[in-house]
Amino acid sequence: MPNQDWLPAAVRAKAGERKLKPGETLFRQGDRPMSFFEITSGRVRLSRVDRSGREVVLYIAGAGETIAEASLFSTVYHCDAIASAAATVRAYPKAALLAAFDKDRKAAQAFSATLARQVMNLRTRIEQRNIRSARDRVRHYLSVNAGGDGRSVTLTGTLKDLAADLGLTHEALYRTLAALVRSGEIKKGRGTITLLRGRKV
Amino acid sequence: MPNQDWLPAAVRAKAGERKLKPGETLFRQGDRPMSFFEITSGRVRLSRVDRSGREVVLYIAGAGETIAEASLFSTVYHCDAIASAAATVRAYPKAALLAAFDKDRKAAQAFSATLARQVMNLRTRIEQRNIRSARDRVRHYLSVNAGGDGRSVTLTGTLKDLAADLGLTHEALYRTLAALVRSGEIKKGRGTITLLRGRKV
DNA sequence: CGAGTGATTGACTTAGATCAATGACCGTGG
DNA sequence: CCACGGTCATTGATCTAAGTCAATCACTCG
Repeated sequence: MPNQDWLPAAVRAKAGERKLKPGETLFRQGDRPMSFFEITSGRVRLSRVDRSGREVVLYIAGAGETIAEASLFSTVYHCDAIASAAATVRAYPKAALLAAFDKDRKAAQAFSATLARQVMNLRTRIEQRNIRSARDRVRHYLSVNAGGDGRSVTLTGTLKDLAADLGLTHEALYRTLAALVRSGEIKKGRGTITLLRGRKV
Repeated sequence: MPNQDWLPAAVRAKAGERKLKPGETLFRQGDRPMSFFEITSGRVRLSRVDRSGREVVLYIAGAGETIAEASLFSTVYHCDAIASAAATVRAYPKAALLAAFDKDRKAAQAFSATLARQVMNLRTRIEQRNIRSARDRVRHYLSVNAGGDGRSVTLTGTLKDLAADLGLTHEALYRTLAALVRSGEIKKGRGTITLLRGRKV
C-alpha cells in the first residue's frame, strides 16, 4: 500500500488507525469533520440518503484510496461513510493537516498537486467510459497506461479488478483480451500486457 | 458562464483571452506551462500520441471547465491540448497564481477545496457509470442531483447534453425518461425534472 | 485436503446502440 | 415578415455486443 507520500511527516505521525466491521459507520452526513481518511484495507462506501429514504451510493473506495479530502475545507461531512466489508482506515487529524499546510506551503502545494493529478486521472477514466465498444475501451486503457516504453502495461490487481475499473464484466474483459491476443494485437504475461502492434486504422 | 470564483482577483485581472480555430493547438506535451486555462466557449481536447502514432484522447473539456490544473505544479505539460471546435479560452498566468497562493493561504485553500470537490464529483460520476441499467442510472442521477427539496432537478443544458453526461445515447435517455413519466415516477417541466415517488423497493 | 477465488470458455438473452424519420422551435437573412 | 437551415425532442424498427447464467480448471491458503 503506497502511503500518502505527499503528507507531511508531522501529520503522518499523528495518524490513528481504526478497524471497521462490515456495516459500521465511519462518519455521518452532518458530523463535524475531525479527520480525513486513507483506507488501508477493505471497502468503504460513501452515500447519502435521499428524500424517499433510499441510500444513494456516491462512491465505493477501496484499499489505498483516500476519502473526505473535501471535508478538510468544510464544517460538515456531506455524506455518510460506511464500511461495505471489514475495513481498516488511517485517520489523519484535520487540524494538524491544516496547520501543516499553513506553516509549510510546500506541503500545501503537494496536496494540491495530488488532487489536481487525481482530477486528471478521473477525467480520463470518464472519457474511457464514453467508449462503448469493449475492445476499444481496452485499447484505450492500454494506450493510456502503457509504461515508459509505450508498449507494456503492468497490472496492479487482478483482471477482475481491471474489469471493474473499465466498467466491464470480467467475462467481457477475458473475451476481449483473448480476441486481442488471437488477432496478435497484444501479448499477455504474468501481470503484464504487452502491445504488439496497432491494427491498421 | 460562472467564472472561477475561487481565483484571487489579482490573478483574474492578469488573465488573457485567446481564440482558437478548430484544430488549433493550445499547448503541446513537453511545453513549459505558463498558464492554466478556463474554457469560455467551444471544446478543447486533451490527448497524447501513443507509440504507434495514434492520438489517444484523455479528456474533452467544454465551456466552463478548467484544464491543466496539474501543470501548475509541473515543469512540463503531460498532454496536448487542441481545439476540437472553435473555442475561446482564458489563460491565467501560472506565476501569478502560484505567487498568490504563496501570499494568501486562503486563496491556496480555496483552490484545494475546489479540486477536492471536483474529485468527489468525478468519483460520483464514475460510480454512476458503474450502474448498467439506463433506468437506474437516470434514477441515480436524479437522486444525487435533486435540489434542496430533494425532489426537483434543474437541467443545466439540453437533454442531449445530459445523455452524454450519463453515458447514454440521447435516444436511450428520451425513452428512459418517457418510461419513467409513464410509470408516474417523475414529471418533466421546462428544464426541470421532478421526482414524484420512488418505486417500491 | 477442502474451501474460496481467479481465469476461462460456452450458450443464451436482452438492453441499449444504431439507423431512420418526423415535428417543434429558433434565429437570421433576404 | 416569412422561408429556410439547423438543432433538439421524440418515436419506431432492427441488430448486436455485452451482460447473465453456468460450468470447469488452476491456485493458494489455512
